[in-house]
Amino acid sequence: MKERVNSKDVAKKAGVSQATVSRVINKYPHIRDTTKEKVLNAINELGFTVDQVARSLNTRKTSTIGLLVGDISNSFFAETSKEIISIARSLGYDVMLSNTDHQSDNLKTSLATLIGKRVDGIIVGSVERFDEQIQTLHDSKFPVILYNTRLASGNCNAVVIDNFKGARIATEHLISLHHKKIAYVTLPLNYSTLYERMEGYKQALADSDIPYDPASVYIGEISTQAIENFIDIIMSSPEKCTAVFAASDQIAIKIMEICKSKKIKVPEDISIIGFDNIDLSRSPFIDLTTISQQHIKMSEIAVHNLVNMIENKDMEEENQNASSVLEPQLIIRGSTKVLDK
Amino acid sequence: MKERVNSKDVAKKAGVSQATVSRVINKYPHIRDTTKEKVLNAINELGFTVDQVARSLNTRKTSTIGLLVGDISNSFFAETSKEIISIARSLGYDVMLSNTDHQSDNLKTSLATLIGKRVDGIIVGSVERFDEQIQTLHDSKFPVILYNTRLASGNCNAVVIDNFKGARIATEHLISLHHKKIAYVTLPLNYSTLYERMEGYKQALADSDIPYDPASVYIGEISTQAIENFIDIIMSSPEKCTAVFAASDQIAIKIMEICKSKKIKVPEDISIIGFDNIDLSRSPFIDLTTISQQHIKMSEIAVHNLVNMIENKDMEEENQNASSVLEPQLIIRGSTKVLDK
DNA sequence: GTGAAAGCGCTAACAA
DNA sequence: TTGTTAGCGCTTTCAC
Repeated sequence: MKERVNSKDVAKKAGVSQATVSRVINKYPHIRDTTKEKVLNAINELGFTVDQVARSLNTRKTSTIGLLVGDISNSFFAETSKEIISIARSLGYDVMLSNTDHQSDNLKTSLATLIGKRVDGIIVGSVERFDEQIQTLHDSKFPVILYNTRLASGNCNAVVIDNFKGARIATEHLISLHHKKIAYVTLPLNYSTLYERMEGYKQALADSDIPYDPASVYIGEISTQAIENFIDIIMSSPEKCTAVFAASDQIAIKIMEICKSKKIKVPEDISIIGFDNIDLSRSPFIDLTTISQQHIKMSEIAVHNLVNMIENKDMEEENQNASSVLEPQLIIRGSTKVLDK
Repeated sequence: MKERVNSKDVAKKAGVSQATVSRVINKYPHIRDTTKEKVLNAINELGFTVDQVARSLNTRKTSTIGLLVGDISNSFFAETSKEIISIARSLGYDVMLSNTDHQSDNLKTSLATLIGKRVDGIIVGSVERFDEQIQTLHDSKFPVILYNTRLASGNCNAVVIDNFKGARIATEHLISLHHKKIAYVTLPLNYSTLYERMEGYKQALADSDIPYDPASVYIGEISTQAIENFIDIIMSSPEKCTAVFAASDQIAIKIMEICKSKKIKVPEDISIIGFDNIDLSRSPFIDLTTISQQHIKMSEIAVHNLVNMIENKDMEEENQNASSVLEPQLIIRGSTKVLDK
């Protein structure tokens, strides 16, 4: 095992004090050029690199942020994580990533280890509406920022799009195509995102005097079996549905797959609209009409705001306004069409 | 700013020494039950959690591993990262994730910061064949393990599938369907993975006495424009290609999209086979015949081997054999068919 | 079974 | 401009 070289070794080699080495490393302004050079040479010759662990211990700064996502293999999180990691890096932070699998327990343990490791702040991409852990964390003035979801209480900085409005726009798009019986498929409403989208769907129906029909709504886990059953029902009822609004692109694509297996043509037999605008929905094989989350921008803002909170911890004022609401945008593609009379 | 509570505070509260607190935390066997209880109570009352930074400083262990991938938004890396993070967590390690964007420079800086942060080991999912940095790292006895790619020198532990064999199997599958003119599309051969697949393709042709035709091979960046041109050429030459082998599912899907836009039917007009078996290729909209990388198993082995290297650093023997080669597997789906006479 | 003291590698006053 | 000294919060001998 080769011994690590530390700043003491460098100091000895360069014939200066350890403090001076530290000053050179940290680019202190007032150092004699010859001294600086001596130190730099010693650093090179010995192949010294600073031990960030030791540094962190007394600066109480790790230059690391924690990122908690529901499922990194889900396109939405994969795409946003990539952006978050890249921006964080450009601002001098590394990212510790945890996958919660949408389990509150995992959130809890992840949060605990991240905090134990003294990350400077945490970005969370998926929390249930009534989660208390995040609330507590935020109350303790620890830098946290949510993206994608937010808390029902609103007591934590969050970067989201207006999901209510997005869902309204999606539903209105279908209505504008003369659809009246519009099904809605969503995962359970534990997340603000899904909760608000559901509300938006209802609102749009109400605005057009279309009665809300619970039989046209599926709220639950998205298994092939369950969705198949649901499709069978809405397609066979006397007044059958002519369009489906899915709470996410992932769900929409699942529905399209099932339609394909049942020889139901999209959009001829049924129009489908999703939500998120993940990369895949743009594919000519999917070509899904959807609502853009502006997820790249969302990631960007989340990191910038978090770093701002970290670096200006004193200015309380600043921190309060780290929330943003982005505008949803309708992306019309080939999975929706005018209802034939 | 609330003050952090440390083990000294706990010691005072419990009326014991700091050393005893440490012993309790670390589950030392010989502590009087009453003492242990006092300490545990104090810990609870004060809400103490150990500062891993301080602990790391003298145990020289961070319980963190670095993960370097080419592009986390690419399904292959998203899926493997998820698995790696999950297994690492189960073994007591957190993961610091970096995205290299397939740039050697980014690899370099990521490596440097990870090492500066004193991660216990590093898993690398994408390195060029002749990369020297990884080589150097490995030579210095730092725990590194590659997955997916390996070094041309073979001087670093790696978990890969037999890419040569996989490509041979893929090509032979097409040949067994009576295809003779088989195009090959790949990114530049900087990665062992791609290099070996190319060799496998050539070998399979040679084994069946099919001449290797450079005009049927595209090696370069995968832009829509470039692939369109290439498809035009191979489909219009006197002896036109009837099948394409793509070096990755991502490329295969890109080709399928272009075929769709050109009204070229898959598999009727042309058979397409990919490589990797990413989740998407299973989709009924894609239904791509491909070679399975067993990427979940690959991730699993990579983490286990790395942790093994970390935790048994002394036993040199052990470390040498941390490489594994997995068997590729042909997954036949709907994108390939027998060539009509 | 428990405490005192030293030290991990760095930074940050305070002197000089 | 530079050196000395004292920690950061923990673990770890070495005593007792």
